[in-house]
Amino acid sequence: MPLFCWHLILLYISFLSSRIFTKMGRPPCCDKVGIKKGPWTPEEDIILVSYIQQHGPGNWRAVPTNTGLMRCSKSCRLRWTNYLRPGIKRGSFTPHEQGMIIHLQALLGNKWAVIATYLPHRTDNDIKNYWNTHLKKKKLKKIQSGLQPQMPSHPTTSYHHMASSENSSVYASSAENISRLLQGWMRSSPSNADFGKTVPSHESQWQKIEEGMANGHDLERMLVFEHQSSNAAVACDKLSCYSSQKGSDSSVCKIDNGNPPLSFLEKWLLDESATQVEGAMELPPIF
DNA sequence: AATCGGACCAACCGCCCCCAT
DNA sequence: AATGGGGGCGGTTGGTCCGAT
Repeated sequence: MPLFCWHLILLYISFLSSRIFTKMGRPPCCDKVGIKKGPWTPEEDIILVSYIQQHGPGNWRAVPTNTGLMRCSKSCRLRWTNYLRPGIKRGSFTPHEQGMIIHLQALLGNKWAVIATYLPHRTDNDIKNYWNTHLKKKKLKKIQSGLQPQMPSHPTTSYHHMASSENSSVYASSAENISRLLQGWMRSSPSNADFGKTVPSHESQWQKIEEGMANGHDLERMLVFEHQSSNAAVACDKLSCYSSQKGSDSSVCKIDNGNPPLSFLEKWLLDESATQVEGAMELPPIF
């Protein structure tokens, strides 16, 4: 068979495969051939962490090629954001965190990424897993037992016995050890240096919020943006500011590395009347 | 001791959004 | 303005652990 016939056949095959891909939707983010799947090894973690130490997170597409990791770029990003990233709190959820998840889920639905922004040391995956395994069942049980799916009168007390019975030992893993290695990097990194910096005045914050909302941005989106910019403190302050301008509690969101900067949220999330929080806060509708 | 079933959670999959071109 | 690609997100899966039988 002449060589050009083979070329024609190959061209036709590539044409067909492109048609198939078009029908099936977008091709996968990376070539499946030779891509390793499954649990990450400590060696892979070290390679990924040391690469990110040098280059910073981002441009995930380049990570596998530059590191030689036989992993999909998405897998690298996921491993970093959910596991290796410094500052991730692991182990059992505190009653306060449980209360926040319950209330925020009721308010926002399954917007785990948004909910995670209010729990700065927890990942969306962790929160999602926790909801699916612990909290969802309770909700279903309540519904099935014919009771109104209302919040406990006070989450702090309601979940006390459950939390105390849980093992509160701190999660210790190779990943955490790797994360500890990054402490030095955290301190020197400009993006992380924002964590704990002085927060602008309420007046200027309010001005920014007003400007943003005038430009068609809703408060939630702005807050999420702040959180995603590694600046949970500023976002929290904005929410606090927003609330105080709206006439509710004017408590200041204190920035303290030792304690979560959530004094205002704690108050309204754990407040007994938090079920009416939507009206009280006049939060914009979330779609 | 073996088996089974539920709980837990890390990781994958596929869709969607946003931004660069 | 249209389009393609990268990254983010939510849903789901599959492996492991552990207690009950």
